[in-house]
Amino acid sequence: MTKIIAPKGTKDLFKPEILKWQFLEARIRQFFSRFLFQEIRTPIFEHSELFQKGIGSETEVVQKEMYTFRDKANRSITLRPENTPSVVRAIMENNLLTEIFPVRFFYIGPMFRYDKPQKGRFRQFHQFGVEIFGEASAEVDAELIFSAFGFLNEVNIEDIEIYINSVGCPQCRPRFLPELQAAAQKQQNELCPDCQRKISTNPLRIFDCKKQQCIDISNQFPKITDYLCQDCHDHFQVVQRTLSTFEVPFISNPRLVRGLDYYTRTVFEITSGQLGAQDALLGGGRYDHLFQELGGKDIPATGFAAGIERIILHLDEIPETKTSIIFIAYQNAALKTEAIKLSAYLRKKGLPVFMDYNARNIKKQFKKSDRVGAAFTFILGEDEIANQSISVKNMKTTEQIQIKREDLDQWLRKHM
RNA sequence: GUGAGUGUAGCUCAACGGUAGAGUAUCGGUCUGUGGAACCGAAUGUUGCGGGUUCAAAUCCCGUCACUCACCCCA
Repeated sequence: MTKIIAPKGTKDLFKPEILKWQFLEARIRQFFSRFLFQEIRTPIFEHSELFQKGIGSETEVVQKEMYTFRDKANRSITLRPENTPSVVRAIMENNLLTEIFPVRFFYIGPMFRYDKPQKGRFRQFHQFGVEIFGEASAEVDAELIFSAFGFLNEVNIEDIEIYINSVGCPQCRPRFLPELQAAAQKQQNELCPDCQRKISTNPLRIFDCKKQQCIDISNQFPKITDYLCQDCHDHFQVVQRTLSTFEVPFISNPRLVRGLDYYTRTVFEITSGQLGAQDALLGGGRYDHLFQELGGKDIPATGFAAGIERIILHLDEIPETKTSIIFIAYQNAALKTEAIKLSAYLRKKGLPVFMDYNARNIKKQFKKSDRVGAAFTFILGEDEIANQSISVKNMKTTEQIQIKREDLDQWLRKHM
């Protein structure tokens, strides 16, 4: 019989790692509420069709990385590889555009992609993200980037770079793609096999290739920013101007393209040099036609998603917040019942209490008290029982006093 | 999906082809009303798994699985 271990690309979280997660999650809720974001939670799994239509059936994510299976009624179900299509679906399904205003949501939760794990990449990984609906103006895109930048600063992540670009819209992108394809076709033989394949399937992604040879060649290719229609051009200008007003440092990079099909106009990415190969901390952009794509009205939208594991890699150790624990020690087995009664009394008062039911002697109990980091050890011995009192030892100062049982509440009010 | 590196006690790691060990953690004792320290002692392993070479394999070879990193993709 072989040992059962966690599936590849998943992991268990506990102290001290979990402290970082708790810290980060608390900060996310706190920080984004300043921008009037509300939390939304959508199902972990959806009908596969949602992601095929939403993300794009030609994307790598949909083609190779989805956890898709048939349920017992033979429905095709997929564990969400990202959250944006689900949020859009939820908004349409629940008519949230008319129910809640402003329509700004954040989410935190697990996502699933069948990828080969490596640093900063897991099969079950976690993202938080925000989505803004019904706001088309360029300033909103800038505000979104400002919030992302501000959040990373808030958790003391500083060694980062912000890249932005515009990928145009259904008006101008179709004019650009043939030009790009034509240019790539001319130098086809010099491109790597992957890029050659991308020429017909997804030419924009040639810009993503990290091979120097391909980078040099594609640097000569036409740039999307030179092909933007007037509206997209103006939009991108305002985004950049507003980012400056927000005092957000950014690099305009015409090579920046994203792996999901739904993006229009503004796209952006924040990367960190500390991460190695998986350097994207966060990425997003505008997706003005996803609603329509999924069968709804035409609602402008913009958002981003951030990799929690990747952010955690940047976080320093979080010191454990100390609660004043009370450890109850008893002199011998006969006094155990008294000790249990005392523990119940204290716990009903909402105090953190610990005791050892199998203790053989006081010494062992003090050792345990020390191990759990107790602030005080309450001692019940024959003497204490006889004169209706409790001995209280301050574990830090080693000071010990005896208090009357009737004075216990007063002592607790003062010290706990 | 492709490639490289690593798999030995709970953890961190040793061991020339020749009896599997140390530190640490755990448990017990010195110490039955007082913790952190010290000292003494105990327990813990199919050396990831399977095969091969050899008188002899943790060690060499092959396969497999797992982990890590990189490609790819992305957060």
